[in-house]
Amino acid sequence: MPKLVANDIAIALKKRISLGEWLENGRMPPERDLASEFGVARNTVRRAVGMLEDDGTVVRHVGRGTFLTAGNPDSMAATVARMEGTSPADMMEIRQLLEPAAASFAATNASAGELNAVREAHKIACASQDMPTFEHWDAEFHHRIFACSRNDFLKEIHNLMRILRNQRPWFEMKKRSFSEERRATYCSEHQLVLDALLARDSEGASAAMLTHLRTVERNLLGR
Amino acid sequence: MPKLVANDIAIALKKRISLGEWLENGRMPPERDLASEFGVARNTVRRAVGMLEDDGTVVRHVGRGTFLTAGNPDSMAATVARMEGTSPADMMEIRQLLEPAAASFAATNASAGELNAVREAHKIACASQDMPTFEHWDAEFHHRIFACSRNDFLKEIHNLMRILRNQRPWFEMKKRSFSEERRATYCSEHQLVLDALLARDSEGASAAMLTHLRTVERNLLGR
DNA sequence: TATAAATGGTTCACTATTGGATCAGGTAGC
DNA sequence: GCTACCTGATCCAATAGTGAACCATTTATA
Repeated sequence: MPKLVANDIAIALKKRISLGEWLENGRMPPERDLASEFGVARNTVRRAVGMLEDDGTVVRHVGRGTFLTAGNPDSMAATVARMEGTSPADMMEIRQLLEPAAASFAATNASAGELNAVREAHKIACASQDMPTFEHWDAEFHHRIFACSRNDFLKEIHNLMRILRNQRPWFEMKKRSFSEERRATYCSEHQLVLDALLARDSEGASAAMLTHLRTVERNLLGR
Repeated sequence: MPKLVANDIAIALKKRISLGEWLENGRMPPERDLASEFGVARNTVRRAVGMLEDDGTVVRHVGRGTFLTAGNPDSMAATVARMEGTSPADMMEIRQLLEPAAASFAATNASAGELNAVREAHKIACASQDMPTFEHWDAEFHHRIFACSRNDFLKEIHNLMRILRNQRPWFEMKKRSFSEERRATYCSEHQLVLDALLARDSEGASAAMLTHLRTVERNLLGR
């Protein structure tokens, strides 16, 4: 068993909170109890709980205790926590709404340098030989398109999606669905997107992106 | 068995990272552990990890450890923090992408009870006399439409937008833009959305919502 | 009401862990 | 032999965890 450090304890606590523990009165056990339960010093628990406090999962009161805020469905922290549990199918549906739009914006707004960055990512992805490298530059290709959409909010939503896609359920899925043939398909579809972007054809970029995402969805979800 | 050199170890590590290892807390084992696991000297591991660091797969901190840059649990919070700074114009642009889709989904998927809840919110909003009450039920109307879209990710994105819209710059803006005339406009536009939902007309719902959002954008941003 | 217990907040000295850096050797391939 | 690489070892610097004590506030109890 790996040694527990503050960060691990913070993660363990978050998990237990998200599983509904301590929900009946919204109160966490005293730090001293948690310390003995995890078998670490109270200082360590304090740092872990401090992390939860920092991201708004919890509030502390001297003499009273530590209380969950996650019970409040309107908190940022609770919203993000719930997002981590959304299904790949739901996310793919939203990607198909947002990414074609991002491609369309990019076709209109991108600078020549930004488009060049997109082309670079595409080139490296196509040339890559192993799955991790391809994964990375594939993601980078999509990211750079969002980056030239000139809409900060859209960029951040994509960031959220990217983070979620790097977590558990997605990983298994991507691993299963990867094959040399699919990689080639993705490359040619990316090429069509890129061509439309370079031609400043926003409708074409949008359509090409949608086609690509439908392929991805089919591969990932097996439909 | 060929002898392991730093490059081999870098490749092995990358592979294990790409397969999702160490993803739960984003932390790699200490170099000394990796060295004994691979059966090589720590210097060799150091060079391998150095390669991962060079291509950005990993960051190292003296005394703390080596951490994956993807799946970094902090970046979620950072992303949300950046979102708080996005401009109303950018968010309105994205609302015009997502809300018509949500309305369309709702027209298809909502249960009779859910549609009733939407109607209730609409009715109270129309009947309300003061700005805070109207604001609340107006938001609730939109929220309940998302609630019957049957896409959890979409719902949570809307939640994020709602939280952001209740913060500073938006509040001032909404206060400035409020007028009795506009309230009446919103009510009649909501009515059109509601009618389409009740008629299970997904295209109509989408179009009515888009029209409404364009009105809101004009009023808020003064265009 | 007065007192005690519970609980989070703070600090301190000490130890353990971990990445950073360097050096003198050994080994394999050209 | 030359070169490139790995080995084994040592020391350094930064960070984290330990255990303990004491404080401030709140809550329960006599």
